[in-house]
Amino acid sequence: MAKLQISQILRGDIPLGASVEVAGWVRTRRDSKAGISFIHLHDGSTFHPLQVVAGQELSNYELDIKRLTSGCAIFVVGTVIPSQGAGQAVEVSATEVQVLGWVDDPETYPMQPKRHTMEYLREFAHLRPRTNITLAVSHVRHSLAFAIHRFFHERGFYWIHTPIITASDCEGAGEMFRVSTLDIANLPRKPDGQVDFSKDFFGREAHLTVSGQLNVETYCMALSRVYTFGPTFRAENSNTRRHLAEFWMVEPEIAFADIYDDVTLAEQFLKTIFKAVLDECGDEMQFFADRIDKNCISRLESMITAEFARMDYTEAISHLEKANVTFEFPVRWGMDLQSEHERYLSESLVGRPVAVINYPKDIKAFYMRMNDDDKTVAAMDILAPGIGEIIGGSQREERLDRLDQRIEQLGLIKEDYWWYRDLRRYGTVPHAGFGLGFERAMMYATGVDNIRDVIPFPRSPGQAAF
RNA sequence: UCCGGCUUAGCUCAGCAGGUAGAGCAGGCGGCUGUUAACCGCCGGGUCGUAGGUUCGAGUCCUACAGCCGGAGCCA
Repeated sequence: MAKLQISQILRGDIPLGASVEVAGWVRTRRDSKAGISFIHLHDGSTFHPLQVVAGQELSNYELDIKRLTSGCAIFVVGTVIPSQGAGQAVEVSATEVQVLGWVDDPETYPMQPKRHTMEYLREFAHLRPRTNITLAVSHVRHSLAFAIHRFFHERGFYWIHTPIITASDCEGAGEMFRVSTLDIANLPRKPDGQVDFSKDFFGREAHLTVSGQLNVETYCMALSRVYTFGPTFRAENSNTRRHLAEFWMVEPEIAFADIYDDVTLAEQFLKTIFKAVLDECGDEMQFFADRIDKNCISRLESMITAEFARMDYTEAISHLEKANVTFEFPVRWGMDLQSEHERYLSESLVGRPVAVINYPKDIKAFYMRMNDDDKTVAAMDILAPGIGEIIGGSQREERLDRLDQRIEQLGLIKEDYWWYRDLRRYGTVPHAGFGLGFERAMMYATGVDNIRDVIPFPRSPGQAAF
């Protein structure tokens, strides 16, 4: 392992005159006829390159250094010196350059030192980490994920590893991927012709999870403050810049809490994690501001400082009805808010993030707590300027009779939920939680407008390469 | 899944009144320079997404298909 990261040298951690060893991949090489070559080297620790100055006195100057092209891997021994040129404070004067790996056909090396389209880079998911944009995304992704864990850890939450494979058919949040070891060319059949899943690996139908919420609620009813953070799968045939078949989701669940506690938690959560990104990824965020979305920094700053507004759904509808704006989708009580409505509320009406609370029961899930009016449930969405819904959550129905009512009303099968119902039979308490799509948060933070570019290996309909 | 757009050299694109392709970057060679996605010159490189059709002739018009992109729906 190389002793130093390039970020340490550029940050000024290493005194001038110190001898160093660095290793990385060549981005560009420029030659001076005076017999000096300038190599811009990256090792992924920062997207600023280290300038390595290699002169003709090196024994392999003509043989190796003059043949370096973009993408070659090298190991360098040298001295940290002040740079004579503009563009960097320090550079490394090489006393030894070893070529670890050549690029075997420089003309067709896909990652050229120039601007590529995001679509092109997606075709080279194995090489795009070598680009500035993907490097910056990787740094922010790490920082954001770490900040999420830190936020919960510091507040006494426990990270619960809910299962990826689920045999419960009660998740009901859209199409699921089947998990099976049956021979699909020769399926076992029951007498009535149905596939006999008792012969399958788990002895019953199994799928990839669409949410860890129901599982994490069980741990909430023992550890009080818990969360999940892991991959989630949806087999929906939705081909948009906002959807993936495999994505990561964060789902905290808090006991002895109501919908207002939930909103408060969500507000603190968003502010804390985005502040961490600004604090830890200044260079990366500046890069996004320069190249991708000039508003990304100010958007996060206002998210961090503004106090979130709170508003009942019913109140939101009346604001929308009074709005001097023509909406594509007409406004009426009982409808789900469309993206245009969400943006009006947060951008035009209140000008900051707003939590909309207490939605009509008919547009929300069975597990959300029924309000006293019998028409709305204690659900909440956090709407943010520039994106719309970023978080959705609810207080959960903790009363068994009301939960059963909802299961029945929605035509669900009570027995399927036996263990979920048990939580209401044995020491039930008010509790609440919310969900955040991790990649949606990444898009919000970076301004990268296609979700496939904020995850290393995107999976979407027809796309599972790499 | 529905609607719209795009698909020309390794990459980014131009070609548009249909007559058999061009630039920049990348690559090679040479020149110049403590250079900064350097600069200057020369060179190699394309059966114009696929399959049909119209036409004397199609990258350029028509049809189908595929892939990608955007929007909608669904949602995170």
